[in-house]
Amino acid sequence: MSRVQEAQGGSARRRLVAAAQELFARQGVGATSPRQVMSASGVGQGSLYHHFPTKHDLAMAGVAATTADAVELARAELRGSSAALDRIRSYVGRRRDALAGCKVGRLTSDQAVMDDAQLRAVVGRYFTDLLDEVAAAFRESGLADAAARDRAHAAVAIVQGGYVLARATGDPEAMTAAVRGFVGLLGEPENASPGGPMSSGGGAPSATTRA
Amino acid sequence: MSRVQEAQGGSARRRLVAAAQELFARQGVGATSPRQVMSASGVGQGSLYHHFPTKHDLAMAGVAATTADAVELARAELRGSSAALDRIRSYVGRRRDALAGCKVGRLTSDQAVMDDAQLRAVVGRYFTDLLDEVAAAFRESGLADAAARDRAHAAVAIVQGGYVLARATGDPEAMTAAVRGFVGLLGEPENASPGGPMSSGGGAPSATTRA
DNA sequence: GTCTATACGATGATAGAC
DNA sequence: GTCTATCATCGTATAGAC
Repeated sequence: MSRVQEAQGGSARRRLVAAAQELFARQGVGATSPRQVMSASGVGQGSLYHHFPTKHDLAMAGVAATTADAVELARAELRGSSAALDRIRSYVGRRRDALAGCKVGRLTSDQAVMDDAQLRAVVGRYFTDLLDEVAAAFRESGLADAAARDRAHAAVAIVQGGYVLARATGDPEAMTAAVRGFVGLLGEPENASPGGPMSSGGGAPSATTRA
Repeated sequence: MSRVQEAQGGSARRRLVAAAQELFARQGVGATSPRQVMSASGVGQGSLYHHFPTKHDLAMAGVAATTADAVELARAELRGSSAALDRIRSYVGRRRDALAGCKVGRLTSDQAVMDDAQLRAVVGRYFTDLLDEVAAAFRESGLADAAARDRAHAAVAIVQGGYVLARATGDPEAMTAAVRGFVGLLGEPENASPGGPMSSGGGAPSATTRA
């Protein structure tokens, strides 16, 4: 690839990947055909197969780009300078497009992804990285390692399960309810900060604080 | 349909539905073709299209049967005579085939399901019914209505998210870790029973009780 | 690198005999 | 009710010219 083409943005390739990411997020990988990606991106069929000889190649590029974006975002939230528990609340309570589903978590029930060892590995890596980040924050908050890991799993599961509930019921509030239910439990012992943060996230009045 | 055929079990129809349920659980609805259902069930193509003129009809029958089974099982656990919190712990901690994913929850990211209003409604109904059951148990345990609903959302989200984590990481323990993390929080205030129940479920040593 | 043309199996059915 | 054709379309490419 020449320097000139690189400077032009390798625009065909980039547009293909961007289109793939969008379509994968909306329909999943298995339900998205190379043809759809091609016409959504505006490039021709010849270009598509020049850059990505097989659907697997296209899927890898799209999925890897999406997980890279997502992990970067999560790290930014979980590695702040505020109190560890606040960062966790901020991550869990972040505003999300609940009805769209998690771009990464969805892939977990996508046959085309799970049947492909490399794709599965990319998705798996995202979640192990994320769990490590959340567990580190819980340890920082004072929990022992095993407890921190369990609670990190719970926190990430709440988000993923919140997506499922929201999509199933057609109501984005299902996700925020799940998050409130969890965050309320986190803060319930005496060690919670009185005002209650959930800074950047959905700072909704917590129904669980008053049982 | 004659009484005799009914007595014989309408065997073609039943076998088709059973095969559809199995395939949907393993591959999802979108990734399952009528042809696959046909050959898995052993009936001929003529019979398939006689009983289920379209794929939508077949999908409705399979999905409705699966949600009916699942809601019945959940109700049995959540309406016992033991303490309400114990029933909830029992439901959440139930042994599940984590790597297989939730037969119902998975459908939430199945394009073929979400694009079909009737299928979506069946899946939605399952979750609203389930949330109602869990919320009732939380109310029974002494929570006010809003708090009970939030916590019910959290409990169901933990299970659904646990499936996602297990499948993503390829490790069934990811689900039990999420459950431990959540159940530990439920029992952490002074009102927990000392011995710790989680009767039928995974009564694993709770790492979160000792922070 | 990009284009047009072509190939071939699978999908979701329909037609009509038995 | 069940069976054996048959079909139009899509999905996933490959071939070869420009």
